[in-house]
Amino acid sequence: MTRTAIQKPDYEAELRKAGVRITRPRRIIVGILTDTEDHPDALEIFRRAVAIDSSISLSTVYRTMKLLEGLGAIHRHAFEGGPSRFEQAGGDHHDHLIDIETGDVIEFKSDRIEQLQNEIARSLGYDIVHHRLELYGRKCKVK
Amino acid sequence: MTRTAIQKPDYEAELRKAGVRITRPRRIIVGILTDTEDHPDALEIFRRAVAIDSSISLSTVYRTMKLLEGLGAIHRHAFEGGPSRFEQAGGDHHDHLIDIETGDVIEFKSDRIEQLQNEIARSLGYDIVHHRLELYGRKCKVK
DNA sequence: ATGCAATTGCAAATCGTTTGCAATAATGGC
DNA sequence: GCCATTATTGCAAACGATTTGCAATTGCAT
Ligand SMILES: [Mn+2]
Ligand SMILES: [Mn+2]
Ligand SMILES: [Zn+2]
Ligand SMILES: [Zn+2]
Repeated sequence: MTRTAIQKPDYEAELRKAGVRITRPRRIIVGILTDTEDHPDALEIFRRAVAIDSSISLSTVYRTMKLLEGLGAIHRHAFEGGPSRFEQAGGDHHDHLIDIETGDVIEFKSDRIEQLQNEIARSLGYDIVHHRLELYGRKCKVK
Repeated sequence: MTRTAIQKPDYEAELRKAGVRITRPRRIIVGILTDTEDHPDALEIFRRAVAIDSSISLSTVYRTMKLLEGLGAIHRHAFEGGPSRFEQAGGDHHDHLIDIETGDVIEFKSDRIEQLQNEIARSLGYDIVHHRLELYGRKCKVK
């Protein structure tokens, strides 16, 4: 779900198209986002960025995440408790199961649920703009 | 969903059972919770409480919400953007549709979705401890 | 290369929420 | 009912995540 060759986004092109400058901090941050398997938070992105260029500031990470979110290039998730976590947009839609023991995030997708959501909203007189489905659970012994 | 005669919780009994003192602030706050139709946040509960007893503090509202949440007497919702909002527990489980224009919260329930969630978690080797399903939408013209 | 606006790093501000502490009030035993 | 013991309170100060003002730096169009 996270990794599929075709949909790997060209952030630089997206930035250029948005008419913003392609700076060194931005290049580094989108680089990190591009080859990230997980759902890192701002601080984690900052850590990885500093490892590449120690002059990058946390403010810039936050500003860049907000910029990319505005462009629709990344998604922000506010999982229970912790800070916002991010992932690149462009993949197909999916929802998340969070392991409450480890914090691991597992992606899943259910067309059936998506469809039911639409039916429910519709029956209430609404169009869904976006939604959030998060399952919090722990590994069970019986498979 | 919110209002059904039988399940109106007796907070005072719950507090007593938990072995905590039944104080004036707590009595006022649970009173507010008891006859509340909506999903107020701490500040709103504080406002309503102050209208009854101006000496109540916001800290006490927060402390009491945390206490009741720990007892399982209320649920905390972290809808997008805003502060935590609360509602009494004890009713039957339901999820929420948030009107992104007005902030209105509409409750709904889908046994089908609940069941699918369980199947998904199970198939991933997990037991669901709790979950969060929020639809964000706007009123649509065609009904 | 030059100039100007966009972007940065830094520190300080913000927001919702939590916490330390001394004062107050609820409860159980008399 | 009255006390003593503690839990609870109000207040102000701390908190963690995120945002912002500002002066210094940088990208990029000319
Ligand atoms: Mn994901
Ligand atoms: Mn509800
Ligand atoms: Zn979904
Ligand atoms: Zn549900």
